[in-house]
Amino acid sequence: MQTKFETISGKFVPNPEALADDALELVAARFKALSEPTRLRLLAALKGGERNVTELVEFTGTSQANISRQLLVLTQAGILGRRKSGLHTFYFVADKAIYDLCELVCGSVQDRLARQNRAFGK
Amino acid sequence: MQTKFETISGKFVPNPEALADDALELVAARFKALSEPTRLRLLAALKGGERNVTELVEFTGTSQANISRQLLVLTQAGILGRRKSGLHTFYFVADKAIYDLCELVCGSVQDRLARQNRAFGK
DNA sequence: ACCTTATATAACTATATAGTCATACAGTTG
DNA sequence: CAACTGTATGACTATATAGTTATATAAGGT
Repeated sequence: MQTKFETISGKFVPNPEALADDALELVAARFKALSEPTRLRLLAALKGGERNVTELVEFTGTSQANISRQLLVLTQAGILGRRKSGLHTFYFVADKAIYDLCELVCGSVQDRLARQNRAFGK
Repeated sequence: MQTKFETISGKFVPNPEALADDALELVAARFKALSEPTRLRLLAALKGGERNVTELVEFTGTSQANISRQLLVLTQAGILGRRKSGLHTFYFVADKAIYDLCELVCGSVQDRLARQNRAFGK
């Protein structure tokens, strides 16, 4: 699959500089890591600082196995970091920009709901 | 699945106000819409203004059927809008905040690559 | 009316992954 | 070391969905 850009002539040609397919894949992967409610719940739980797995399990209400797997996903995506201490593993947010992202999306979602409500005369 | 928050006592309790599960679902859905390279390519193509389906097919290099489907996904997510004119359907970005999101993520991705390179002494 | 072009959609395949259960592994305590 | 606790992981199921092929629909041109 080849990304192309339009020239002045109006024809599409291979894009020489921006948005290499690799970059798109990375950006898509980052969004994908944020595309599950359970993982967003984990990020919400970690907003106040690091937590161990047991605390996160209690917070989210799903199984420990599942939480460990979702924490792995977020860690491999570079969003979380971890620190081991004895029996415990503490997870923390390594990429604070995540919260800016979430707030932007919250704004978009609210705008959209507002638009829909207006459209229904509410 | 129940979202809970910590109190001063240190115990998790049902969260009375923020981050209703519905909201999390909506935010997750928005991220999910952005989690595919093909859809990001479409957004890149639409940055300069509206385009019809044929142009977008040429730009992305995948099948027309697939493009129509991905455009539908983005439209239903509230990210794109559409306008029909004769034989053509023009798609355009309805939620400009999308580009802020993408730039934030690009920054995060670059930071992360930089960190990795440093870790490898590069 | 017929042909062509632009777009949408149905049916299908292949793949990815969230969640579960059971189990392994690693550190801690007695 | 034996028993326990906290975390990770393998195997599995169920579901979602990207992409394909073929076809339908709809608007224009002749």
